[in-house]
Amino acid sequence: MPRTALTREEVLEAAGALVRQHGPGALTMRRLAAELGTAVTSIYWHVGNRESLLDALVERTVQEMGAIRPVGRTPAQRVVSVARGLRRELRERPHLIAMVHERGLTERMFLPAQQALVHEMHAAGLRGTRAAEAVRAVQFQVVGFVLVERNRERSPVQSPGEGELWDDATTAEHDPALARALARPADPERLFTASVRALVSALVDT
Amino acid sequence: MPRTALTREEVLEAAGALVRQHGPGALTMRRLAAELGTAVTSIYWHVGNRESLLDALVERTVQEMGAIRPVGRTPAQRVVSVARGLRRELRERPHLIAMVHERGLTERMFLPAQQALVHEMHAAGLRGTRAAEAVRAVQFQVVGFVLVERNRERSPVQSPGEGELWDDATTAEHDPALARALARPADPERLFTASVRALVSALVDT
DNA sequence: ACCTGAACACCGTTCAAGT
DNA sequence: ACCTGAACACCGTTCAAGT
Repeated sequence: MPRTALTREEVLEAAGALVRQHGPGALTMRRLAAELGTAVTSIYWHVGNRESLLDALVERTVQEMGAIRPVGRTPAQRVVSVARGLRRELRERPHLIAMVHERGLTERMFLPAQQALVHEMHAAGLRGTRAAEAVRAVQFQVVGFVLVERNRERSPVQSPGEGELWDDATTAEHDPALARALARPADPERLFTASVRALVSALVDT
Repeated sequence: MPRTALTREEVLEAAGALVRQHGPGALTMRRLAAELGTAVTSIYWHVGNRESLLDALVERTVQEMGAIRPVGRTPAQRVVSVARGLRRELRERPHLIAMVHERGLTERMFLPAQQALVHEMHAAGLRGTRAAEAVRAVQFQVVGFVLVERNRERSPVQSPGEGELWDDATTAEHDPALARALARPADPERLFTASVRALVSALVDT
């Protein structure tokens, strides 16, 4: 006999929890059924199959990624603030970055931010294709950065790593400060802000 | 009775072909065995297991990614040329980008390019942490760009896509050229060069 | 040293049968 | 309308047994 009636919402909830905690690999239909206390096949009635279950989860969180409010005095500052806000939002949902990315929904997720960026580029005096290119440059940079960053976090130790390479004496003699800097792990926060700022300044005031 | 003696090299070869043609998902131990005309378990004797087989494949191609020769008159031009060369190399091995990325070997793969970039930053007069930051900014931008680009190619149609969004009349009235530009798919070649150039110019001459 | 088939513990999915 | 267990066709991996 069934427990209290199973709903689609309930399935999505449990699946979401599984993904958030242990990643999409942990979401097997059998494990999900066990979690819910139902037969595996009941899930199929509610969500179709595993693939569309994941689709639904991704869809849901893309919509959760709400509006971005730019802050700062100059357009350049506000663009940087949008980029930073976006990065933070993406980083709060690590497993979902990957899933959204895999499903090619990055664009969709980016639409509100894109509109904000267009507004700022206009305020900075850019129009037409120039403005469009600037918006996309920032967009690519942010998403790309977060992807690379995530990747680095997932695999913290590399061998031979940058450290070992830049330890060698010849380079150190030429520029010991650089050798030390590259031997240290990158400071993503700092690097991100610096990169975006550099890109934006080049795009905006020319 | 066994066919001609199976070698580790032979296994890697067949596995590599499978991955290049149909992606890592197509590389199942059973299919690989069928391709080689051996028992599934023979493969285990030569390569351990599926995971280390993939590791070996990735390792191999990371090493294939040879030296980069910068071209151009100014350091900035040469940095851009390194970035473009890197992008091309990455794009020639689409499935491997993903695998290298998943395994966190992006750093390793980047070492030769990193050294080239350091050289150019020095030539441009940057030292120490400034130079290190500039190198990493370029590095992140290239890898990030290629990841985003790959993603876009894999899922060409999005709905609602950028096109539909930027079709609406209000935006078009304000800046029809921009609306048209964003409604078109991005031209990655152009966008990439423009972005790198913008970033580099901001990093180098300040 | 190298290869084998059988077996184990997993998958996602389908389907006829229940209520 | 919703749930069920049995069954199918897949996985990766282990292992004892062969040569």
